[in-house]
Amino acid sequence: MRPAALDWSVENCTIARAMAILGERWTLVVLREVFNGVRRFDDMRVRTGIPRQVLTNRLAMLVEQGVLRRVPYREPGSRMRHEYRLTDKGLDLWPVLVAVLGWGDRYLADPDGSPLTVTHRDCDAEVRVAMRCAEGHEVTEPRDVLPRPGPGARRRS
Amino acid sequence: MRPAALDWSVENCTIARAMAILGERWTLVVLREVFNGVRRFDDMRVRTGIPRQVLTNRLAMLVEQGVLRRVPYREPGSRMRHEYRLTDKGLDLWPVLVAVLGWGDRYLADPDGSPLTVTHRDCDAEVRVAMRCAEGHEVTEPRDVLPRPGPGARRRS
DNA sequence: AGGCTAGGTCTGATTGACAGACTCAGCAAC
DNA sequence: GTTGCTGAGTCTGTCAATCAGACCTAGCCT
Repeated sequence: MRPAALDWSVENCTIARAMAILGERWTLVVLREVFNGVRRFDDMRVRTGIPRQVLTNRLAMLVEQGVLRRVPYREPGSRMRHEYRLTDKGLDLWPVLVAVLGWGDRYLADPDGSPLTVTHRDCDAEVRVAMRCAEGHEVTEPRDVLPRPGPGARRRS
Repeated sequence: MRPAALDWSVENCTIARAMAILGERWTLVVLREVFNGVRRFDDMRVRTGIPRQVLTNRLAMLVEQGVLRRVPYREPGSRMRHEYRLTDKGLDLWPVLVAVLGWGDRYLADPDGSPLTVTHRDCDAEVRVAMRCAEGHEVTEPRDVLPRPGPGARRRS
């Protein structure tokens, strides 16, 4: 009855590491904005209501983590400024964002539905995440997924 | 050049709502434990190093949100206790967890690999998330995904 | 010179995380 | 029946993060 997981260390858990970045209160909200094409400090601040200080910190952290990069730009008649764009590491967060969106839409949306959808560039149809195993089977039942120690697992001391 | 997203309100954004639950620093780590079969307070605490108070709060919040439920149990020779199990709403977080795990494994793992994998119950092969559109196309390139206002979108005042 | 704007800093109050000690109920061993 | 153990907490004090609101600053425009 004792769960097998108890024998394994979590010190190098990649979920914990990912959540140290993504789990900060506003991080995914900032990323949602960037994925939406909102790349400038004040646009984000006005839309999200994030306090300036916090937004400054989040953006700096995301740049430091290599999820965003600061890109200089200049609009005619304005001085040089910076905007924030996704790096490849950042773009690879699409599945995370779509997964969170899917769950939120299912359980937390208003009756009139979600304010945001994501679509496929080619055919304009809605995009969702699916779970699939390496053998190509579609995994639709959450209970068909089993966790197990991976290659980097360490026994607990 | 002005992003279209600026015209739309975010007040009912389901990502923000989901992150209000999942975005607390330890929430996904707690859920990782439960998905791993670790269901008891002290087991979680010892494995994760979460402060007691915080773990108490997280568990209570997750129960209140309907992600976990408290189930009484009794081991022979012990008094009645409670353990925490996933509800259906909780089980539907598998794709979120797998997505975060996939990203973490790719960018944050130690050289020897991830300490945790997830497998398909039927064939034992590794499970990953994929993005797929309603037309059945596999979406492999992050740049092929486009956000757009959904049915519940509201114009900004 | 004065004003506007984007993108910040600075300051002080409130909230949350954290560590460590304490509590409490029930079972067990003496 | 007292003592001790164990799982699941609560209490307390410290320290860091969040938040709201005011202030600052570089460059452009009039």
